[in-house]
Amino acid sequence: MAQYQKDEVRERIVEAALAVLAERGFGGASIAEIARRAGVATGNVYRYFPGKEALFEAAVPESFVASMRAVLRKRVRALAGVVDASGPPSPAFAAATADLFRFLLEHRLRIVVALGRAEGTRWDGLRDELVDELVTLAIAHFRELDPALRVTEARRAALHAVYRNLTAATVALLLRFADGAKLRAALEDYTRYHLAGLPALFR
Amino acid sequence: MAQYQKDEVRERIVEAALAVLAERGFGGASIAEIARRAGVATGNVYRYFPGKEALFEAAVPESFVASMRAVLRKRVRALAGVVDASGPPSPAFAAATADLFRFLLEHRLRIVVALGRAEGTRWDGLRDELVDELVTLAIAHFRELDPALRVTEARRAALHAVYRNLTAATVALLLRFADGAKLRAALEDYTRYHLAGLPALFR
Amino acid sequence: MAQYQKDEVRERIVEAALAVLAERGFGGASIAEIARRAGVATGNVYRYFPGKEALFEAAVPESFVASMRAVLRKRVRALAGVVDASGPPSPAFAAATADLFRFLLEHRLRIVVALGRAEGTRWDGLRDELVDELVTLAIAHFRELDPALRVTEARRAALHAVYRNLTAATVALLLRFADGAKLRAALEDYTRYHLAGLPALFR
Amino acid sequence: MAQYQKDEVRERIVEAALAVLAERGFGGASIAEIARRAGVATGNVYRYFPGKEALFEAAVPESFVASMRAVLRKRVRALAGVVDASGPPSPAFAAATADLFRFLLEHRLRIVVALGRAEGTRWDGLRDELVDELVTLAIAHFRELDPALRVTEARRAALHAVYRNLTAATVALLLRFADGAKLRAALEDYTRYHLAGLPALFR
DNA sequence: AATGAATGAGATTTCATTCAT
DNA sequence: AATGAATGAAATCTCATTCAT
Repeated sequence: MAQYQKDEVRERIVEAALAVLAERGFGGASIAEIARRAGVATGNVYRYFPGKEALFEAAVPESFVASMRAVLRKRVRALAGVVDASGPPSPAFAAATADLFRFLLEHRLRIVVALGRAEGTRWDGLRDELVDELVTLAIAHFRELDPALRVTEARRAALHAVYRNLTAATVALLLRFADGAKLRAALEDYTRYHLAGLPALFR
Repeated sequence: MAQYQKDEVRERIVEAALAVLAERGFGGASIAEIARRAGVATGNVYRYFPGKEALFEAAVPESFVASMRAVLRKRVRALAGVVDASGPPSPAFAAATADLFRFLLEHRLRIVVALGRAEGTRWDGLRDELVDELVTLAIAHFRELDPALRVTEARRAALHAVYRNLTAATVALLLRFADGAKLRAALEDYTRYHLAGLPALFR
Repeated sequence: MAQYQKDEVRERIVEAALAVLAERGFGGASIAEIARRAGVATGNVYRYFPGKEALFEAAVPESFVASMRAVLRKRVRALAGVVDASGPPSPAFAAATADLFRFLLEHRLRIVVALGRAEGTRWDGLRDELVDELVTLAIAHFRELDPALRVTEARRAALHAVYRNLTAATVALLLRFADGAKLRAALEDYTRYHLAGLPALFR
Repeated sequence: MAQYQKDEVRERIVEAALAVLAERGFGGASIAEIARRAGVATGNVYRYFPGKEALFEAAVPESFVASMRAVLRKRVRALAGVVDASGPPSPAFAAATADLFRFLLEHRLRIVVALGRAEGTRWDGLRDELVDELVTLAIAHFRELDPALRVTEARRAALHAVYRNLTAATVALLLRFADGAKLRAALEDYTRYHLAGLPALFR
């Protein structure tokens, strides 16, 4: 065995990469800075990752994106169930909320990078793709309530902005609050805003 | 004459800079490309602007930011007046809306760059600063309605996200629609969403 | 116009590249050294050539390789006509020889690089390809003299070595002698050796 | 025991080095790949050899070069004896040929590397040095036949090319044919070519 | 004696900025 | 005032060599 634990260094590099990526984005993040923050030499990064892109993919892996997609989808479905009902939150909603929070807190920077700093990477289009899916879910839901609903190009664009902003708000608040309680409070505020606003958009 | 020519070249460079900045952002925009689109030599750019950042500031000048601030402020104030009233839009609201649209259409790219592509410049904070002002306006308004209103750190952050997103939506829709009618329709949808959501946030 | 003549610098860079390539080969030649010898900054090389490979192709262009192929082919055909005849050299032989010498002296380093230092470039296989062609020409010629001629795998390999060495000798002598007279004398010696040896190989 | 193991590891490293050097040349061979093929750690290579160049020298040691020199010298002397005689090969020639073949087959890769892949090492000049010796032998021989023989610079260079090519052909055919019979047939073809050509060069 | 992680110099390439003309 | 060639710093990546264990 060599002088250090390989896995520990790898982990340090990935953590440093996430921090720098969240701050500067992919293009602005330099391997040199990531290495410096991880406390290793520049060249050593290449013992662990074939290149900058591979390092990014290790920091935001496919599997993580799949989980994120699932958690968000579930939550939006649960939210949809809440829009029309004026009663108390359903158990499904509560469960999805709990899942979401656990996920958000566990993967703070990873989510920030995946949804907010992926320009120039393979996840470049991820946010929009995800948002499109949420938009489609939302339209389907409101069409159930009003089968005559017509969705113009402009309205779809507005809806796209709404959901893009939902993710943007999540990213912004994740960056702002490391503290779980405050993060939750802020996200609940934003969620109320969003849920109350949504039906008005379709009016 | 020389003065006239000088101004014309300066103008061409600024226009080219706006186009490239809107497309690629500050980091991705190269002086060479801006010069090429402006039809001048690279070095000549430096006769008009001390550097890349100064060129950015010329493309999005303080005075423009002040105008934008004013237009947005007026509009937000007018919007606020609409939140509680369930009646038809006030004349002030209509006027602010008209002003906003004139402004948006006249300064499309400048707004896109100022609010959406300033990352990596000292104007990076501009958007947040502007948003902070809108947030303060909003809080003042809702405090009038309920003097006992307490605004926690989390709530202020949520509000910040809300207004940041209002600007983000504007930028996104400006990029999406060159057509004034569709732009207006989409912005109206988003505005309804926003206005309906806002009171719920404070609940 | 700028401070220097663009074409002159381009020429200087290509000359420097040829010199370094002839000394170190493609892999061993560094842009920094080429730039230093050309008397320009490293980065300036990239104003003239998109990259190392493009610089190589400018130093040894397609058109040059075509000419070289033509000159060599003609010469080998003329040589073939001399093998069997014991009389004085034919006019065709004299003309091909004159052409060859003019070509060799005019393109000294370019030939050295194309035939001897092309490893890792698009002309990597050029020498062998060219040699294969010469081998085929030689076999055709000797088959005319003796239709029953059989060429085994081993014999073809030996012939390949012979012609590969003919080009290698040319390259070596070009590097050795800048002086035309000595180069000619040495190449004539080698040619006599080659022409006398060739029939013996087929015996 | 430790000594025995040490020697065994050293041997493995040298064998791996020979294989990689023959494939990629000195510049293209990386210590990491040599170590991997030898089944040892990179750093361990440096316990046995001070550096890349020393490893090369161990792979092609002075003593081996001396043997090669002797075998070649003997063979060239024997060949010389055949040039003028038109009779059957002498017993000395047959013996030298047998020795040469045994040597070639036993040291395939080492010869390939020593004579063909030494570029960029201090053995770079080895081949030329060896060739110079062969050239001197040849001149001495032809001077015996014609004491008035004058050897110009150009002629010596041509002769140098001839013998350099003799080694090059050997290397090329060694790489081409692992099969002893074909190797022998091809080398015999080349040898006939060489022996028939040599007197013509001096004419 | 052996490991292989770590280092750091050097390679190619890009681009904001300078400067001779 | 204008040109655009030239500069040089910085980025990504490779690899011979070192060194803590």
